[in-house]
Amino acid sequence: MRRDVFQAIADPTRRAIIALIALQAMTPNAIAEHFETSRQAVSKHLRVLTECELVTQEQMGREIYYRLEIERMIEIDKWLEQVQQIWEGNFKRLDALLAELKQQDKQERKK
Amino acid sequence: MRRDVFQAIADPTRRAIIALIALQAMTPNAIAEHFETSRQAVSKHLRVLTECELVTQEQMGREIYYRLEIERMIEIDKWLEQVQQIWEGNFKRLDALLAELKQQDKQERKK
DNA sequence: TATACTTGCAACCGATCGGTTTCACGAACT
DNA sequence: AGTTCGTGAAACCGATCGGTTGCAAGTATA
Repeated sequence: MRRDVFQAIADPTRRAIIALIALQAMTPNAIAEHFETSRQAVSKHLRVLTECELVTQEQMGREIYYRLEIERMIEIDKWLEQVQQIWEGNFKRLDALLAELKQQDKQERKK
Repeated sequence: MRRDVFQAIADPTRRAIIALIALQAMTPNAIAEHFETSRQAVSKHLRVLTECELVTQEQMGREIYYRLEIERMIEIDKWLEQVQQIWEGNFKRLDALLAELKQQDKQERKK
């Protein structure tokens, strides 16, 4: 199942996990110590984050370190910029409209 | 009920609605025409977006225009930047560590 | 080899989500 | 005034979510 990055960051615990492992790669147990939920719950969150490739695993003996793949987050940034561009384009068209109206007003006064 | 902006953009239809009204304020009916779902479903999405103040309503006769409040999206951007800063700080600490190791190596060679 | 540690996975549970259907209210048209 | 149009709200439904509990597998340690 292909996961969505936006869905991944929708959960506050997951966002906290992301911020946590942004500092340094960590094991599920170490991560779980920072929260009130069980280790298994954290494991499920990590599974979601792995499925949308926001994190990668690295086995070290019997421990598994989870590392943040920050490049995947540019997808969010890209969408934000896209919306903002549309929004700004909107303003440009508004400016154009206002200019047009002003022009019409000018021609109106000529009559 | 206080809504979460991250939760609001988690749904793909909601993201599409946001992109749509970024272009220009629209009525629920006009928005619904762009999707395969019912008008009521769109209305529920608009309710969610309104609850987290991502959009505002403006009554015009019997129509209601929904306008995007793009300022609310900076919260997402702020979080992204925060994570990225932590991540970069991580690299700085790595650089510091490498520098320290190099220093140790230098002193090692002096002996 | 036996035991402890670290982890993932499956099953289950209540809550929430996204959707449809139905209805109610207010504004505009005839 | 009666009808149509535009909309929100409530009730319901199947699916998914986030969480817990219990278990199995692999690795280290004695």
